[in-house]
Amino acid sequence: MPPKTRPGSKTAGARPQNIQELARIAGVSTATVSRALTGAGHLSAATRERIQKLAAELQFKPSTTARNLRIGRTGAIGVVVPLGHERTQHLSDPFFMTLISYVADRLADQGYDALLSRVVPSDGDWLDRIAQSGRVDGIIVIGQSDQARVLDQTAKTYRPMVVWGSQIAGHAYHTVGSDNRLGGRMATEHLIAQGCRKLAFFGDPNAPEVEERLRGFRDAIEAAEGVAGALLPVHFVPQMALTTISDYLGIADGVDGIFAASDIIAMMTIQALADRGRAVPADVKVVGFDDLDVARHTLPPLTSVRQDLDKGAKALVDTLLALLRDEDAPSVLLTPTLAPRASPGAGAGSTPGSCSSSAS
Amino acid sequence: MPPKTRPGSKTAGARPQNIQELARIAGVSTATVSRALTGAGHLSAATRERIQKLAAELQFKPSTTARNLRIGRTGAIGVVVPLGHERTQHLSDPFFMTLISYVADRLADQGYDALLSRVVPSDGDWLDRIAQSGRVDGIIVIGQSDQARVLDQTAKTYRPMVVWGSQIAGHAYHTVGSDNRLGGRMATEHLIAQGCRKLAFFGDPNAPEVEERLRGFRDAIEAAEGVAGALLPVHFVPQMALTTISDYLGIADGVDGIFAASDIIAMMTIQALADRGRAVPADVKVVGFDDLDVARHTLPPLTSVRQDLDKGAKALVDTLLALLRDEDAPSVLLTPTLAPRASPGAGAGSTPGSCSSSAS
DNA sequence: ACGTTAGGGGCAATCGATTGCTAGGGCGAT
DNA sequence: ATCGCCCTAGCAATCGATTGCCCCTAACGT
Repeated sequence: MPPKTRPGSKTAGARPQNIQELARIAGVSTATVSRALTGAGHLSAATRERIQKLAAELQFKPSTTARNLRIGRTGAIGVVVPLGHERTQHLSDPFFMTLISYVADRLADQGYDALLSRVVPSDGDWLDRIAQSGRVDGIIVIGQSDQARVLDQTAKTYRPMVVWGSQIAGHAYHTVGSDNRLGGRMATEHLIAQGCRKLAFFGDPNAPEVEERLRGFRDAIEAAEGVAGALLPVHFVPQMALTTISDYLGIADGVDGIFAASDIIAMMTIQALADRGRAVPADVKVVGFDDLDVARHTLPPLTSVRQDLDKGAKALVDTLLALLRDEDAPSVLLTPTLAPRASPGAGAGSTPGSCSSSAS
Repeated sequence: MPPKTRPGSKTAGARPQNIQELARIAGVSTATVSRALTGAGHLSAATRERIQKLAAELQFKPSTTARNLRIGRTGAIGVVVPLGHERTQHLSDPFFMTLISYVADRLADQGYDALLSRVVPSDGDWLDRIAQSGRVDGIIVIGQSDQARVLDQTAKTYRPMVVWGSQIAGHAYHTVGSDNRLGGRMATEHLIAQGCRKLAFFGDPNAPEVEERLRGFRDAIEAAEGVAGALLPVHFVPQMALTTISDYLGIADGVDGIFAASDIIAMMTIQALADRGRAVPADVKVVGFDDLDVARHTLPPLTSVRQDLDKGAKALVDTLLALLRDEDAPSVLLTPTLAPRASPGAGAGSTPGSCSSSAS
């Protein structure tokens, strides 16, 4: 039995199911139709246009599957999230999930499917396995976690791969990410501009991104006069972080400005401060990083360093496509912006425009 | 020029690229290999086993693309998130995103790709367009939002579709979702068991799921003695919700137990209570719904009704596959559980086991 | 007016797996 | 011992689009 054809072809002749029917209707060969629709090969402009218009009218869409088979690609891109490090076990990080949804949109625009997978890295070749599976044409890795070495290893033999995150010196793979150092500097300068003099950085510098943010933090402090800064290594697991933060605040009561390496850490900082009866932003000012949706619902609303995820997703996909075409593509560094709200003082009323206008 | 073959075939004969090479190595025809690997057709057990072992040794994976072409399927499932209703504009809801990642995993297990798309419903046939695009074999809709009518419309002509959410009487499409009524009842009974007598429900009953939770809330109140309950319609947009909640708490100061229709609402409730100097759980007890990761990081940690998302994802995919096989599949109702933590009083120390053991 | 050339467009092979039909071999039944 | 049946496995067509190669026609040059 031949495979069943798509159902619902009432009017014979309308809605061509394949390139052949369209060719018959147009009175040309399948080759001509193919060339007209793909844009490749030499074809008179008149014919090309006529066929394209016909295809549009009849709502004809050539089979992606057949095309992929002939072209020798799979049409799928692996979108991989390594859940190593100290991150929570599941894909709940709203930041990454938002990014993923944008990436999926961009891939769909380009005719690619997304093969989404969470990976809990157990051995060193989980990525190789995906690369060699033959199921994907390329890989987008969302976050390096603590797997930078594995990524680098795979990148040596597998080109079509792009990673979201900081570029690490000496590592060969292509990255797209925010300028974390600049973001860190912006956040810190904002705190200083609000009058803070004794600053603290909350975050785990083992993660490359956080390390960069810390560097920006130090940059800003060195550039300022009479400002001191301290580092509190905070784990990503919120449970542990809260304890660490609370303990720290008990000792370091001179701190008047805190730059948290993520919004989650910032939220917990605000909680811990409230717990100890210290007001935000009156006593202590807080700035976060990522500008998640949740950041707007703290009390007071959190000022945070925003990354443009839509742009980031576009860069990820564009870079990957370039690699697939065997072109060279530079790693991309996005410029973050500051989303000012009430947590560091400034304007007590948060800018309402920035709340509704764009991504989290 | 023929399409380039996959690179890296050093040893000629090792790593067969297609079924033909494997057939040559095995000394049989491609038909036999195909039958051996797919399990279909009559074949001696000896031959089948021999070929399967050989394929495993040589790490041979048949081309999904070619298979899809021949079979007449696309190999992709649309995973669609309608962002209508009052939900925030972007895919930041950690609950849905976690569910999606599980769904993607399950689909991958079955050899399907996910075609993830966020949809901001503008017209009434956005879903039809996806269904008729020819790019997907089936659709999984994550959340009904306010699009129940559109879903029902599409379901009339398009069978392979499963929706996460409550089953709505009279609507034809298949659903998988938690027993929201039971969950609402459990949450409310828990509050009552903790001694609450004047209860409030915070949530927007226009969403079908929330309506069910409200029903469970009322069930529990009717079953108890001397307990009063009130409804406060709260929008999903957190900004507005906070105001609504805060205002309400200013008036209804007799309330000693609150069941929030989502964890986000619960978080804001806790904030608003803290704002007004009322202690949780001493003065007012709070229970949420969803058991998101964030729920654990409130102060005090939030008790919440948990839905098993891994099981839910499995049910979604299994149901869809059944529909694709033209089998009938019942809608699935999952039983929620209560994740007890400190917010309603009970054990002050939250059960640490429940924090690390399973999904958010 | 005839030869030449450029280029539009068709023929047919091809991508890799699936499957209806059929040839052939082994074994039991008469 | 011979016939016939059943099971195994191969042949070849097929899914739908792409593309190298070549034919044919129209336009241009002399």
